[in-house]
Amino acid sequence: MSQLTIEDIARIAGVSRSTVSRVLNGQPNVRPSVRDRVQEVINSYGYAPQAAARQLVMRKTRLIGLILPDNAHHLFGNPIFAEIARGMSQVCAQRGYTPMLFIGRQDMDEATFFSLLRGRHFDGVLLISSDRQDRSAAMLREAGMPYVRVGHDPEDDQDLQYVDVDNVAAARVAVEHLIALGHRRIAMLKGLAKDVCTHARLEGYRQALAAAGIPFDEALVGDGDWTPASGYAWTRRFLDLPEPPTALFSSNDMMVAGVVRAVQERGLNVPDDLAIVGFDDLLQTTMIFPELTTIRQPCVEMGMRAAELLLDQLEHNRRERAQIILPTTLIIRESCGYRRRSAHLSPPAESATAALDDEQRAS
Amino acid sequence: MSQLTIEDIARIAGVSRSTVSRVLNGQPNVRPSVRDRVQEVINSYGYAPQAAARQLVMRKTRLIGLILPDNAHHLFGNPIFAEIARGMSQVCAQRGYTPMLFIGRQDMDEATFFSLLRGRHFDGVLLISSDRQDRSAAMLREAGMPYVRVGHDPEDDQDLQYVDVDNVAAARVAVEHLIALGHRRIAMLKGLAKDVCTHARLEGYRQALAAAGIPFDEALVGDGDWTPASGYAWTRRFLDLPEPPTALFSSNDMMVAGVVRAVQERGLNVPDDLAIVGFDDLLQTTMIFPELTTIRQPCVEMGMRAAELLLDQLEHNRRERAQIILPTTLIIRESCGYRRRSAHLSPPAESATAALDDEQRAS
DNA sequence: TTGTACGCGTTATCAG
DNA sequence: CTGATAACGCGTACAA
Repeated sequence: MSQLTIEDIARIAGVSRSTVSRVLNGQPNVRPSVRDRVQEVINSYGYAPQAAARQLVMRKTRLIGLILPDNAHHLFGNPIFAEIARGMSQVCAQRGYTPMLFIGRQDMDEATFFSLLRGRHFDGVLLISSDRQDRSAAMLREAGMPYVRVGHDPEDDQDLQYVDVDNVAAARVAVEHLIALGHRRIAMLKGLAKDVCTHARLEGYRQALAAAGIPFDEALVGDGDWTPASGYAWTRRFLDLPEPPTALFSSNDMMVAGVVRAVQERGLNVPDDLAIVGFDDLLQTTMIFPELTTIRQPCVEMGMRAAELLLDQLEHNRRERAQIILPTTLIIRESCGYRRRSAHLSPPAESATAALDDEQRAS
Repeated sequence: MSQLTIEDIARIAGVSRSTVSRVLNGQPNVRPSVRDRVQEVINSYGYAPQAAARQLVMRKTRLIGLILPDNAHHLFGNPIFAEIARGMSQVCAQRGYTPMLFIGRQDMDEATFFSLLRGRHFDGVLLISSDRQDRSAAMLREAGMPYVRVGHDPEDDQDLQYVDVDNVAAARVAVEHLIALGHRRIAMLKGLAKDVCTHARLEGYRQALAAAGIPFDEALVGDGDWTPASGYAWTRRFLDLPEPPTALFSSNDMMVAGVVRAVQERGLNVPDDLAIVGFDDLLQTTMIFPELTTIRQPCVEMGMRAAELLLDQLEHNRRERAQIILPTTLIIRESCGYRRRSAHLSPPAESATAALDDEQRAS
């Protein structure tokens, strides 16, 4: 029952296997009555063509690989990633592809990974990575596997097609918001140095300060690692400074949990003693008290755009450069001390593209 | 270059393709000098056998599918799931299998999903689901696909092999802890009704109350949905009660974020005005102030055990019942008002199995 | 130790 | 509209 082949179905239905194949693939040139009979047999036996055999002759799997950096298992626990994946999945399904998240990267050596790629399990790959050290992109290229990346490294521009946000501009807007509220002593929590966006967000912070004529103070920059624990540790240090900050910009929301804890532990409060802007807009942070002002990334859309790019590449052989930068949004809540409506952040002119214009119409 | 077949490699190396195949699969009976020469050609051309062709003849993919309930996209954002997956991945990799997380379930109709299963993409499936309505397990059985489940439904005992924790006992221990601290008005936050563990945890709560002679009070049970928002809403109601609770047991940690917020908003504090025990031991909750007392599940290990069960089933054709219950741990921190060492929770006698004994030795 | 020939289950081509 | 037949790339008895 489980070993049925197309041949068996053909015999049972009293036709040739060519006809069954035609029914299976919705091809024309099958008499309706025959089609129905064959379909009935297929259904009643729960037959489905064996993928491997089909792939062998079709030279296509209609499977899309989703890949994360090898050291990024924590990403699974990151809602941002889940959102991006959701966007990808939606587009893939709509166009008849099946996305598969490749999950064993960190338990596998490079050679094995490379073989997996060359084994043509996937027609193409969606790579989610802002990790500078990650070799995934290089291996994908080496393996001749079509891919589109979410995230990119401006200093290593080998990815032909990617989707990202303008982290510099996003961070700048966040810090400008604090400056507009009158803050001058503004601390910044960085992420891990290996991640490209860490440097971009720091740059945005510097730009905002510079534009306002506020001197950059090394003592106000904390070397975070994306976790709440690092937010906690650095905030304690900041608060111990002779001239402590009155505001803080965190490179992600998760660290803010630690920041808030450190502030409360001192008997201080947010936003009066420390105004905070985060980055990511995680669902959970809605519940931080007070609600967090933060930067929202268009995650679902990044995933959708990346998938569209990839599938276009696969189906129409588009291989031209396509580097899409999507706009972020500053979500203003309570952690900076007042409320107003959300403000859209437009990406800077130099990164504007045709694709981007589409984007703005859509949003 | 990308289209090289085993035949090409053979020609280049000046041998037959049988010999290349032998080298590829590490078989004996190849002269070392020949083996080296062939290997060199393979490496220099970056050749790897095409998975589909190999699968067709081997009748095995060495791919393991990881599947979540169709409505559980939010699980990606759940660190618990990430841990379970990590355990699975580790074991799979170690035994030469590649785990693939099937990610597009909610964008796919049942028929398509069924075809995917029958297409024999995977040798077996690891299903992570405590969802009562989820049809995955039934479809897996219908498709004749070997699977092992993490989580189970005691009222629908059709899963031959599963790994789970004793949610009743775990919840009971959590509530007993509160009772031991002198609390009599203990609120409980439930999860979604569709999840089996929701009912089990409620049952544990009832048992602990009953054992202490505390009457069950419907008004103290909140219908949560696992999110912080529901924790927030219910806690406000609890605090408005004529006789508000002095302690609260939450079915997961995520909801606690909302609970803490509601408490602080009233100018009250944890643990003096409300003692809290959570469930899951998420990394993030370490940063809740004060640190959360909670129940830890052995996630990585659940994943490992499930993977072992599945691979044994595939390789040794083991199809006997194997229902493994792993012990949980009460992690005592600050949210109940005092500190002491962690206490192990042994599973109840009726669920003890040989496998379980292994477990206890291991821990 | 190495090479030859066949089959795995499917789709595509071409003849009827 | 339908049915033979030839690939697809690889593993493996079996022959050399």
